[in-house]
Amino acid sequence: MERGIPDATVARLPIYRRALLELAATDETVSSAALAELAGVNAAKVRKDLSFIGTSGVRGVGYDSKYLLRQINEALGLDVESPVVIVGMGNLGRALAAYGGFGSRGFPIAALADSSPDKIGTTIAGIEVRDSEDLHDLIHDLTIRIGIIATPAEAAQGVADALVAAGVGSILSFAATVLQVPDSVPVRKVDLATELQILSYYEQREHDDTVA
Amino acid sequence: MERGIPDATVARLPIYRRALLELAATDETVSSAALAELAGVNAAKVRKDLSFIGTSGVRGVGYDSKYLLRQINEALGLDVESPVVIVGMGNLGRALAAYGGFGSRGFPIAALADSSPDKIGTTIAGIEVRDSEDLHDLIHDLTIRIGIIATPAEAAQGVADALVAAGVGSILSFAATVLQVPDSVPVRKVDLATELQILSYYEQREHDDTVA
DNA sequence: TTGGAGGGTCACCTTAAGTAACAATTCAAA
DNA sequence: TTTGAATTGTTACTTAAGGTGACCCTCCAA
Repeated sequence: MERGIPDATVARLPIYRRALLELAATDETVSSAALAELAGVNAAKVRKDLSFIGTSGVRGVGYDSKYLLRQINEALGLDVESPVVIVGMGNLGRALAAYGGFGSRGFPIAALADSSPDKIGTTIAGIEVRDSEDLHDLIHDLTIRIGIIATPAEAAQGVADALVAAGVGSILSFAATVLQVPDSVPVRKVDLATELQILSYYEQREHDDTVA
Repeated sequence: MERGIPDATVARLPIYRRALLELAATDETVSSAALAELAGVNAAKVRKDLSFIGTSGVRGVGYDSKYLLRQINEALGLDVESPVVIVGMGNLGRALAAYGGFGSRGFPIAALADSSPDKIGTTIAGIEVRDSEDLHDLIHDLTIRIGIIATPAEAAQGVADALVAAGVGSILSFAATVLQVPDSVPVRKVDLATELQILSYYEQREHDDTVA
């Protein structure tokens, strides 16, 4: 690992980035204190975080907002587009396909796939649904780098295996199951049911706080 | 805090739960080793986690699968239903409303809301879209405990304020912004763009690993 | 009665992350 | 030209949280 940016920092960079997107339009420079305010963190933490992506601030002045924005983009690898494929065209998959947020943020949807003959060949959000069997070719031909899994839990591992075999670089999974993949392929899991269950716990605990 | 289950443990309970849902159908008892295998963690960790919700295992035997499942449900507060409201009927909000996963998992969608006159009064997934202005009454009348924010970032803080004022117990936010809420209201944030950006970083780093 | 299986728990280890403080640097104003 | 206010980069400290393994105790079956 020649570039060890701490996980916690990586997770915060997108937050700074978003703040900068607004600031950069009006403010030439920005201080760590201002960024901290917007991101809801400590100013020292901001400076430390930013030092990991190369120091670009000027003492007594602050950071050049536009330059800092470019720096963050580069650190996150956002200077090139990363086409994605969404596998699984159930309710959630179709929703993600229709959700415009991906393309506009540098992650264009290059392909959709499903295993059901009912769905293969149909068009969703202007894109034809392909057979999951063809994943390997799709990923190669379209140089897809990120696979998004929106299948039921039972099918998820199989899809993950296929994605990895086809050479995808990373995986975002909405399936409610633990995926087994090589260490070289980072996986982020987003499970709505799990999120709600965690909330449920904390909320319930709050109510039990009769006396503390 | 009379009930201090560590955050890391709370986050794993839903995973054990899912594994148990399958196991409980066939296996009378289950060992910590078996659960560990399914959850992709260490057996000692499983035992430690489960000890936080009250010890129910039998040495030399294992855990009674059905009883353990009930125990986890109770710990997470899943023994009662928690109706939710989804605010923001854009692409994502509509998708969440149509996604059947909530109701079947104990989080029925009790209401939908939006601020646009174009959408108020329309029906989505069989539910009428109400005016966001009426949030307070809605939440009271339907005893809604969880608010889901699916609005653009700009509107999110306002909605969060309204939810808190109406007495919602916790919030799940899909908006790409940092929300300011009282400590007593737990918030979980799910930001798809952020997830992809984090993936983008790790994938890019992997590629840079020319020599290490 | 004995041995294997498996849970409960303690104590340690490890490591990561947050925080604060301070020296260095810049700009602007006097 | 000098001074002071602003603001960064970085070090060292503090703190906490979580993971891991080991050991003892219990149970069941042969």
